[in-house]
Amino acid sequence: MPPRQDTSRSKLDDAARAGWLYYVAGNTQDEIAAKLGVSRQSAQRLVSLAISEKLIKVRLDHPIAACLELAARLKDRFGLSFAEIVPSDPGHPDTTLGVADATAAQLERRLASPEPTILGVGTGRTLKAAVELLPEMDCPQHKIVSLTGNIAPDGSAAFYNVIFSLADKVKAPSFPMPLPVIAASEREKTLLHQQVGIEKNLALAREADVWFVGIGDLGPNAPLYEDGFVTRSELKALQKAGAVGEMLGWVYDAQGQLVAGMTNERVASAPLPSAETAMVIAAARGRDKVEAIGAAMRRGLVGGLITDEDTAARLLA
Amino acid sequence: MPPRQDTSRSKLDDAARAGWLYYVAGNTQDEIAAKLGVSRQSAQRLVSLAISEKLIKVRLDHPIAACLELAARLKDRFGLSFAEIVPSDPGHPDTTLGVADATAAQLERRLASPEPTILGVGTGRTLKAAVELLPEMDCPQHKIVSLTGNIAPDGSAAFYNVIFSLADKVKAPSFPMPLPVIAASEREKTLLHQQVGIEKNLALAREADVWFVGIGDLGPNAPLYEDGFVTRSELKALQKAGAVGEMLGWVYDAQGQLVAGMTNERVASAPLPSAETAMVIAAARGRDKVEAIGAAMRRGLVGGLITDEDTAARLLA
DNA sequence: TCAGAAGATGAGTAATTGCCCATGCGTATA
DNA sequence: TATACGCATGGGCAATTACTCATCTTCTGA
Repeated sequence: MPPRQDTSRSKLDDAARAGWLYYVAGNTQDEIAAKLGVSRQSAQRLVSLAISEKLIKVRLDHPIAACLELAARLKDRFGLSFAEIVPSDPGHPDTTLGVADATAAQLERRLASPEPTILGVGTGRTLKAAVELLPEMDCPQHKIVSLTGNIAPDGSAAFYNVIFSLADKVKAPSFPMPLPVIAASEREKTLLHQQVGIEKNLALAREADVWFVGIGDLGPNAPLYEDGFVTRSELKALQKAGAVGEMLGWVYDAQGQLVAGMTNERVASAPLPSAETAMVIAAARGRDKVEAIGAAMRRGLVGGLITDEDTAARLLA
Repeated sequence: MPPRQDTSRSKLDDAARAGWLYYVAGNTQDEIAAKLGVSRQSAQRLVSLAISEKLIKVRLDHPIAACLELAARLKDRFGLSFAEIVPSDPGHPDTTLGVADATAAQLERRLASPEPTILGVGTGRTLKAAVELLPEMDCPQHKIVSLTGNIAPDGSAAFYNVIFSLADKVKAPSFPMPLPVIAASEREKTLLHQQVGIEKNLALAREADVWFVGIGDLGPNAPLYEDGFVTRSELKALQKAGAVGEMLGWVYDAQGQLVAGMTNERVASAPLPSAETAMVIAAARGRDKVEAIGAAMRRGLVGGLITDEDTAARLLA
């Protein structure tokens, strides 16, 4: 009898052979068993040994491979239950390119389900672009609830509001929040929230199965400032207080902690849920947003992310 | 509505995704179906599409003892500087199985080098299959030169020509030989070779660092005959003159000596180099080719061989 | 606009694979 | 020497996968 080392060596050899015959030559395990002169079960064990010993290496030769890999790493690193990475197109002017498409695909998938779903939606350029990409659908079984107010500071309808076009497109009952995104005062916000219609809406938001939201940065071109929801001086003050990002208007710092006082006292959006309560899916990309996205994920403010390759790589760096 | 190209593109993307989830992430097809939002059957189709489209590449990373030993003995016996033996799969119909994979791996290795290389390539089923297995690469530093003409006897492009697809896949400058594989007469061949472009090409072939070629036998199913490069009567005459094999169209006898006169006078391929000049790597397997491979090795026409276990054993017998 | 072709889809089913368990062989230990 | 332990083996079965077929959709060309 050959000594142990030879046994295990020739065993690995056989495993390699079996793995080759299986994966490269496309034999069935029965055929391999016959060719190697062992039982079918042993052949199966050899094949799985070849895999567990990493003798067989599989690679995917397609641009998507990198994206899937990044998604897996993001899920692992930040404890996400969902991550979708789309290929980057460096230098492309469209800030929602790809991400909007992927978001639309996710929305569509959930809406296509016959199971009644309560869908919370935020606002922003990415969501708006995603909704535009949605096909017409017929989803009376779902409910779509707005997570933010829909009135801009000047009293007009907020431009990047999406609930109406979404509800219209998929023919689902919708529950908008007819109040300012950021109220004039904490007291005003409280009063507004006590209205019967709004209370019901907020309750619906709490019950929602999934939220789709955008994430904004608080750099010099912060969407919150660009769209006029906060003034220049408010933005400066928020930056000074350590704010790095914003979701539904809720401003948070590098640890994902809500910045106390200031605008957060007046934000009329639905309160952010704990990670367990609902599935919060954020869609955002771009170099400027890396810190904001990272902070939200570290704190567990989001359970799912849709972004692009480049942003994902920076998040992992 | 997205145009056809987008449809088929996103289909391949999905196939890649499915393949990745299946082979890399170890999902079942049911899980993939759920994640991709398609039926189980569709998921199965995507996975098999990923395979049939060669998106998924499997390689065996284990020196199988028996193959290694055969390789060592071949190198020793025939003075080769390189030999790679892949496991045999007796009775498998694919005549390039395994050998093509190994050839692709060798090609990839050399192309991956940043060092500028001149690569001479022949033709044939094995090389064609190998090129198909290559991943997309970006190798502007290398030059790929064809060692044979690329025009079939009927005037069409020779089917097993590989230089274009290879150059395309690895994005390297290529130097094809736009002339018949076997000219009508010695005089025509000489004239063709005197064309400026062809002369440069032949010079490049002489300078090449490595050649990758196939080997054909001259039995009743000789590739040279099957592909229409020689007539039935020419084949008979060659056989009568002792021809046993062929490389780039150059016909040789059991001692590896070129058969004088006949088709060899009209072959438009680059002249075979002496063993020292360039590294000639032949890829071939099969019982029919044993004598042809052996003759080429004995004469030193090849310095490297890629074949399978069974062929290697017969070569040593 | 419509018939036909090509292709996609899902159900059903056969084939293949993965896993658990009982068995047997060889070895170490008291 | 008897006993226990480790481990490989093959049977059996449930899970998974591959394939076939009928139906439906979409595109093409008259």
